[in-house]
Amino acid sequence: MGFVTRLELKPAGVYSFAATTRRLVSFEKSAYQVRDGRLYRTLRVGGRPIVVGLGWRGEALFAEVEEVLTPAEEEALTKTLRRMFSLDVNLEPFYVQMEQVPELAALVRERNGLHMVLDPDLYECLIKTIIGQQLNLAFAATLIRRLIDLAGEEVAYRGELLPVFPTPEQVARLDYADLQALQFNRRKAEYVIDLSRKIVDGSLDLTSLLSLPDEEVVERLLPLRGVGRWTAECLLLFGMGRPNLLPAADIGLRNAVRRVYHTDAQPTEQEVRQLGGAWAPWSSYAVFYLWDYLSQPETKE
DNA sequence: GGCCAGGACTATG
DNA sequence: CATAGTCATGGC
Repeated sequence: MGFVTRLELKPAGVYSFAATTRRLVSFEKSAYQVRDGRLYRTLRVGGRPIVVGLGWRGEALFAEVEEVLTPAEEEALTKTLRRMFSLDVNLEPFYVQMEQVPELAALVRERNGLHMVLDPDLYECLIKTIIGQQLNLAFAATLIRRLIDLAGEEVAYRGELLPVFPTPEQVARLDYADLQALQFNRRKAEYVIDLSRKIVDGSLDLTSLLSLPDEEVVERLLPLRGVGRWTAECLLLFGMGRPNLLPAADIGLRNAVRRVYHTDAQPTEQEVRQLGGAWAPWSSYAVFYLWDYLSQPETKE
């Protein structure tokens, strides 16, 4: 205790912390926890796990860490949090554009200030996305939590132990049967462990993807067993925060489009791609708002 | 109780 | 190429 590091991070434009974090506790119950009305999540800074308390005060994201951080660690944490909470994304041009899309204008307006929350790193994003393939979100969250409890470590915080998302090394040490015991299917157990082992032995370097354009990232990822186009697009969306992704085959997106555009049948991937043409260069945010609409159709501010 | 979940792989025409 | 079957289980 004793020493506390406090950070105040101002957003680039209109920002609703309430709308942005509303979905975290239910969808990401594996990672975010609420204590006393405050949001907490464990993160690695310079390899060591810490607990970050998050809130909104005045016009800024307020982060608090009960640790002594070096200046370099503090800078790294600041950078991570700005990226995770999309604090540098100014949505004004998106909002202006969506006013011209009749089907989306109202639901976008209702979600004023809603930002994407990214995963802290590409590995966590990749593993969570693979686990989520084809499963309903609730069950996916259960499996993710079980993986964290099995493979990850814990960090002590105010008298309790909080789970930390495992490193590739920690997952690489598991056997397929360990994950099957958690009710992963056999193939998914292989994907998760094999990809972790590739990262450990150096044959897969996710950070090298950061500098590549979207399509090249997809091309590099597709040969990996367990990674299809949808998974690669999710990594671009929730790992990197790329602004113009359209995972048109996504079942949730297609359901949302069906509701919002009032098509009688579920639209095909091609039809979604066609409708989504009007969303560029903000497709990622249009998709994200549609996903949010799907899970909370009558959200009010 | 059947069918679908914010898919991907594999085997078969 | 194109399609069907498979996977584990929760929720509706």
